[in-house]
Amino acid sequence: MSRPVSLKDVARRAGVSFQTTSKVLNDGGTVAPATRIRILGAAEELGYVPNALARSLITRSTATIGVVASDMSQTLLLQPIVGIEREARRHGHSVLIGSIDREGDTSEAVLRTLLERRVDGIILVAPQAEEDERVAALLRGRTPVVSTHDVAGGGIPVVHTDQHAVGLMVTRHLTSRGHRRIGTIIGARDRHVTRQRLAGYTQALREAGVDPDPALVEEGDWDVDAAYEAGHRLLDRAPDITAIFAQNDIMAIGLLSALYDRGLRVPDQCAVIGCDDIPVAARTIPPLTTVRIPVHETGEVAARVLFDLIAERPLASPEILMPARLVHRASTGEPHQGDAEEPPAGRESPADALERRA
Amino acid sequence: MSRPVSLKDVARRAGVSFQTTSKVLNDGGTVAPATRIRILGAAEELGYVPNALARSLITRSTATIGVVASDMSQTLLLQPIVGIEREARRHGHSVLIGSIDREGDTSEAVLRTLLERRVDGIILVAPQAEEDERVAALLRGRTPVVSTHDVAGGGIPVVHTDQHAVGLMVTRHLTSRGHRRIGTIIGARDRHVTRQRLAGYTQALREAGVDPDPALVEEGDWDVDAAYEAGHRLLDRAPDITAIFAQNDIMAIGLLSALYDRGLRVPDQCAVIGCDDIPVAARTIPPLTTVRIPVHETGEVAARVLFDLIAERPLASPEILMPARLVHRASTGEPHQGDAEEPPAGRESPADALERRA
DNA sequence: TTGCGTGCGGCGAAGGTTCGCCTGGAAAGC
DNA sequence: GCTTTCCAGGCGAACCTTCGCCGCACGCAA
Repeated sequence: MSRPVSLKDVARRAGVSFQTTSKVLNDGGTVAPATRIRILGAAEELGYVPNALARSLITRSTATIGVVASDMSQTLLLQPIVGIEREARRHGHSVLIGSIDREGDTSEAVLRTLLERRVDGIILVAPQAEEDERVAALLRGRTPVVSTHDVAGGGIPVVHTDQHAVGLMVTRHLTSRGHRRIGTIIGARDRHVTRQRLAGYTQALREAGVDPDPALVEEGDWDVDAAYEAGHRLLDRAPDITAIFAQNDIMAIGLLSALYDRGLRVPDQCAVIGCDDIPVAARTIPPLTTVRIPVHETGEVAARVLFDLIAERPLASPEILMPARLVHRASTGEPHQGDAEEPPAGRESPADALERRA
Repeated sequence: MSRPVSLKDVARRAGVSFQTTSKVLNDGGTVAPATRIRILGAAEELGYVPNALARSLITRSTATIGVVASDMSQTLLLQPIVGIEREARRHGHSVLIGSIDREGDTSEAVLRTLLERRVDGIILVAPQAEEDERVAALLRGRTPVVSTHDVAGGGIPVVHTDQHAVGLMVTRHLTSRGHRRIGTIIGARDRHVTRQRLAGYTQALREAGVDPDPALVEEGDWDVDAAYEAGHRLLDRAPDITAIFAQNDIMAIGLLSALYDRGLRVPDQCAVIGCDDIPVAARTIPPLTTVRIPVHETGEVAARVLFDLIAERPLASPEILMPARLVHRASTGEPHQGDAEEPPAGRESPADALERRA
């Protein structure tokens, strides 16, 4: 492939200086209409594509934001990126992905490549890095950053959902329906989400006068098969369980399968509740009660905050909580009649409280 | 934010010319050990981060590949990107995303921004653009390109799965089990995948001596709810159906739900088969027979081909077919005993044929 | 002492832009 | 007829690198 055509090539063709060409192509100063069309014509003929690298070098802006992703294989972690991309596009920015995969680089290395490419800002979608102190250190003062998860050391604006409230909301839904022996299948132990949802679960049990029983907690590692096994273990150990909270919908699906294989009817013999409200949750058998986590929106809002930071607009708050809301379906029995998607009416639900708070 | 530290800043600190500094930092020519460590020390102290823009300007390589994505909200279209990112990372490259969303830009605009940023190559993951002749035109001769879908005009290497063979494989599985009235819920009409899988379905029916009946085809638009409705319409219209082929697993899940709501047992009263083999397919009720489409691998291979193109290595073939294979589970009855994941033994299955062919 | 090889480091140029300033000339004002 | 104004377009510099070449000084052999 030959050298791409440059401003100078266009200028030569049009018989003007390359600076004048630049003026025309970026609608700068005053240029005679005749030369203007001559230049535009030349650019068209040659198929000129401006070199964003050279431009960025001088303008100090790349119109690109970096995203640090971890665990791209997990669908749910990919969703915020979709929102980020959408919002970035609205602002005329592109998205550069750097991921910390299992086999992959350290978060440090990923951040370095993003910084080297002089992205205008960075969004962290990497729970894997939430314990890593070097991340915040490397970023400090270099470039605007927003995270969708906790970051060690703090000082970085965060956009996320109050996961403790989610655990609370879910478990209260079960206790308020009379359940006392409530099992839970949790995600990966080292994640804050896992611990916070679990803490919410524990607190809700205590509120209902139930003593949390460690025997009712099983690990499902966010995985459908692991959750299937976890469900069996849980029911082998505690056959008196009447409800199970799976920390995400994928695991809830594995759990439904396990219950089906054991011949237990949902919700009559065991209620099931999930988390996230993935699209298929509405059509599982039976349809899954769950909590809608606004993942796309989290990405969009994070990007919006980042652009505020980039434009040096003052931030309303260093932490934005995205609203979560309970979606009541058949897997916990008697959906509210009429619209099954509404949270139960009556006294204020935790969902309402959270929604208002965000 | 102040100006980031440059090579010159480091050089000044170390008391050498910036060119010498460059030599040290890129292990170039001969530099005295003493000055070398002095320079490295200065770089460390100042927190120097090289400017990839300036480097790329001169080396004519950005170590970045562009991905044109459409419909990022569809999980399945996101999966190849994960594979691409992984492979790119192995080659020390980053991934720049440009997406053509519903509300979004034209494919032309997206390609332009990627070209302006001087990506080393481009991968198209955009079935939305498969009819767009301008895409191939804009790209011609400018930069290495690989696609995971058909591209109008051709001339671009493609890495994908033979979707006609998939439709064939699925439908043969059903006809070979004695089904004659076989419905199908198809994806979006304007996609090649949809048409090809449908063509495979039709051909398999003819092979089995069954006359394809247009009344047995319903549109589900790749969506779980739309497929739920489509399932109902299909069964209202043709209650004698004994099997249904949903063009993806998401729709199959909607369909399973519709069958459940109608009180029809799967597979006894109606067999169901999906497509894609998404993770939850193994744990639906009943577990879903489907075809595994290697989406991650498609992305990885596409990236590999792109790097061949970039390195100007000769391509083995302008079209690479990724193997698909039938995964037999309970939703079509009597899974093969032992390992349910194996294709049925006996005479060569279409899956084997396809696998060998790729 | 002269000559030469070599290790070390400097220098200039180039890559493709943007930006501010300058100049030449024509039109306009007195 | 002279000065002012303004328009069109040119020029130089800067952004931060990489790369090839050159020169200096030192050490060693003749």
